[in-house]
Amino acid sequence: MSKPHTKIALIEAASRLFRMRGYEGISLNDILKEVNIPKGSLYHYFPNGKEELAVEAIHHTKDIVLAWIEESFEQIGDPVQAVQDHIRQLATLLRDETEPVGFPIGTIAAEKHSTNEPIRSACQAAFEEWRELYSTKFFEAGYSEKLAKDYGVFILATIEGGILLSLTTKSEESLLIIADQIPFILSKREN
Amino acid sequence: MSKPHTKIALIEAASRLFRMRGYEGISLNDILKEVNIPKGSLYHYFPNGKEELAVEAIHHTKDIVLAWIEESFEQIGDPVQAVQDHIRQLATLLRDETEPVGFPIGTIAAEKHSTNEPIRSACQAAFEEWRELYSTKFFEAGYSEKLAKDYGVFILATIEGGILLSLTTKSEESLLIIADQIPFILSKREN
DNA sequence: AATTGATTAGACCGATCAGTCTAATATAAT
DNA sequence: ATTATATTAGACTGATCGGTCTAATCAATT
Repeated sequence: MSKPHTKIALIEAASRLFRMRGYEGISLNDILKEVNIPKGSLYHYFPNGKEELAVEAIHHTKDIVLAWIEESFEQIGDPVQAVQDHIRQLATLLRDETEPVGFPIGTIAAEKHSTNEPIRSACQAAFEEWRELYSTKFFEAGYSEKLAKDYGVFILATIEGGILLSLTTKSEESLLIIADQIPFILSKREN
Repeated sequence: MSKPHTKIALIEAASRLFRMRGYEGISLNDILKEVNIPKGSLYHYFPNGKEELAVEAIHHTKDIVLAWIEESFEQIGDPVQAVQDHIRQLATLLRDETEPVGFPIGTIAAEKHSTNEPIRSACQAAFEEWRELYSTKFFEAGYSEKLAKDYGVFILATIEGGILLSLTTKSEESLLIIADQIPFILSKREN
């Protein structure tokens, strides 16, 4: 029946490569070489070429990160501590060899937000899902709806920026400092 | 004597274009067309080509942003309010037509941190100078040295992430939410 | 005026890009 | 077995990339 193993392999490779070097930094040949597949197959599964593959890769990356955030919240009840733990994990996983985190959606979002609407939209959807997960967890823990939403945005922004700083400085320090600050910052006030 | 007006124009155009579309998203011809200058002039002033121009453009962008942050701190004494004001200004200037802020250093940093050391290093220097300015202002306002440093990192990360979110969602909302949160977050504690 | 170096000018180069095309081959359905 | 469809295969294309090169021209000095 369905053995689109090739398609899945392409999406996974694209997800990983785009995460590390962005959209313009990775060529279709880079991806094909990684999966050892001819160009005909790529255009068979993705008739719209690089853009279509990128959109699916972004969805895939979004799902990976979403499940990974979920995991932190499931293992640690308190959402503040869960976020803190999650950032610390991120710091150590940034340069992981098997499944490097890279800048999950950030590089592509930064590159293409103004020039490729389908990609921008896919990145926006990813950010919104992540933010919504944070917000939901804070709301469930008793934070007001407004505060839960705002904290979601704040956490997401801080993490994205922290990743960028850590990658650029080649050091975990920025993310670890941010993790340390988290409990002082996410207080359960009302406004 | 010295009339490298051409060189300055190249740096300014490169700074603006790289800010908007990143390193790989802008070709040398894009820059030359913008300044209306032949390729020979570019390679006369920048023998090492695109990379060298990019490094100088990053320095230029760094200086612009640095002066602009300074301005906020000079106009508003309280550093917390200065940061808040500065983020709100940023929100409105993001898509400015004459001097668009774009993602000042972020896109290039995200793209090239792992593949081009001179560019990565220039981006790191920019981030560090901005962070140091924030930290200095907080320290001068009576925050402990450690807290001032950590707040500098935190503010910088949050702003970078906030820009990315606002650009991707094509909305000022993320940055404005972050600005609203700032006064609750930057308390003058000791640790 | 002559000389010299700085700058402008843009044609040109090889490499690489995303994407196209045709044919071969594998797989499934009848 | 035959047909039809899905998939593989990779040579090829036109465009564009960063970068090179040589010649023309401008500006300053003598």
